[in-house]
Amino acid sequence: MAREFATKRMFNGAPRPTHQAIYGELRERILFGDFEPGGSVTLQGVADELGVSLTPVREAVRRLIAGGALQFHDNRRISLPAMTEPLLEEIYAVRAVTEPELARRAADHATREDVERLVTLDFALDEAIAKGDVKGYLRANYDFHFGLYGLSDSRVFLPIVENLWLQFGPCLRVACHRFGTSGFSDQHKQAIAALRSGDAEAARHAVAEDIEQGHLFVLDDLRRDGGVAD
Amino acid sequence: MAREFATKRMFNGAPRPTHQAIYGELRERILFGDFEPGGSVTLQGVADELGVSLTPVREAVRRLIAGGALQFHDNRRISLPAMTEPLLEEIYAVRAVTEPELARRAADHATREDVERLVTLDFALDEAIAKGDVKGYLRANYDFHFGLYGLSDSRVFLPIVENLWLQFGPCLRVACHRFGTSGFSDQHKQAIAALRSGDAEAARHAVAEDIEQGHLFVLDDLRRDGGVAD
DNA sequence: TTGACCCCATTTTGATCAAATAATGCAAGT
DNA sequence: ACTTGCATTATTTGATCAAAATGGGGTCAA
Repeated sequence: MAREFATKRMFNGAPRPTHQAIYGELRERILFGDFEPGGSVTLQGVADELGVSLTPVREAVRRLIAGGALQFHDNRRISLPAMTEPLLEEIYAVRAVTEPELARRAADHATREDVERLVTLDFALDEAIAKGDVKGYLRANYDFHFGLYGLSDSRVFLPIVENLWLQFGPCLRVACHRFGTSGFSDQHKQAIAALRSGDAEAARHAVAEDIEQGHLFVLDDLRRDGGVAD
Repeated sequence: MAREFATKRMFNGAPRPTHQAIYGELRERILFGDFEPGGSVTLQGVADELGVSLTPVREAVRRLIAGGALQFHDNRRISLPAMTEPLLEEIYAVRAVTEPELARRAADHATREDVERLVTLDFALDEAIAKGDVKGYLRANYDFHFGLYGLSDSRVFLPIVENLWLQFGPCLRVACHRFGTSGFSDQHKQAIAALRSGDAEAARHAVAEDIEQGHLFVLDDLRRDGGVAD
């Protein structure tokens, strides 16, 4: 894995600085990988594993800390924050007033091709659930939501929500792995229908319902098993 | 100024890493200093001016970019984002659903001493207005709002709102300098009264009114003079 | 005058190194 | 057995350096 990354950091084909590539890689691992909530992250550990020097790692990690995806302790030690119930509640409180709004704005811009792309993404999601592919489900769910939100032409709401997903992502991930993909339900079909009919308010409502369902799922898991994980 | 900063970066009295000090310094300049919206920022320019090396500057600037306070272009060049009307509208849209909520949560935690501290801060604000001290007004207004929000015990809302203030701060700053401090009105007294009586809903409403007034002031200024500044 | 091209200064980027700081383990004393 | 103190190790932090990339300026030709 480190070697594959080492090729990517070359400036040849990919005109993207290493620190951005590292940022993306760490994002991936937080959302879909195997970083455990509460686990510690060391700069040189990341640098060694990815085969790069400390400098770009620092910039990437600092960015993740700024977004709340990682936690910077007084000890100057870095960790993936552990989830607590009040923290999860607050994250949901922000999601509840931002993500539906993103959906509403997306509905105002969505073209027919945009909607078709979302249908494809939602189909991939259903397939992942059917196959019991947890990681595939997580990724498809992420892609659907941000495929939708990305239509909103937002410079302020969107990065905030992206960081929120980085904050509760690990928690959702462990909950899903513990629970499996059976019994997952979402409001994606309703959101798509709303976009088709150009009903922004319906799109807003669908996303509001969707994220509330997801929140309650994670909250349940946290209440059931939160004390044990420590 | 660079020398004063150089002393601060020593680990002797201030156990704070240089990159954090630089972050704080750049924050100050964005909110209350003389960075002009749309102006470009260079890493080594900052490093030279502050008398430090590039490494900690990079980390501080990366953090500000992550928060939307600075803008990272495809050219790998960094600038203070220029304000546009749709951007300002979106920033206000997020503020409108986050800051009143912070006030509501603050009201649930505020002690009598907390309220007295806010009264002191608001008095300093009135004094700055009376003296026509624009920078003093900006700082006092910031201190009052975040003195209030800081009572909310928030880990998610608060950093988001801090970053929002960094985004519209330069715009508010130039508007205030163009307009002077006369005629400023706010809802701080109402917010304080709400906190005194423990009326969280009234506190929420007071802050909602306050930031709407502020938003309209900046929006007016942007519409009047936005085209000229380019 | 205009546009293409090349050279140089500025800037960013990533690696490396030394110093500072925090964590860990081990031995000694109570 | 338990704690205290010291030494070792691991990690972060900041400075420095070389390479890559960008931007600007100037020259030259059409």
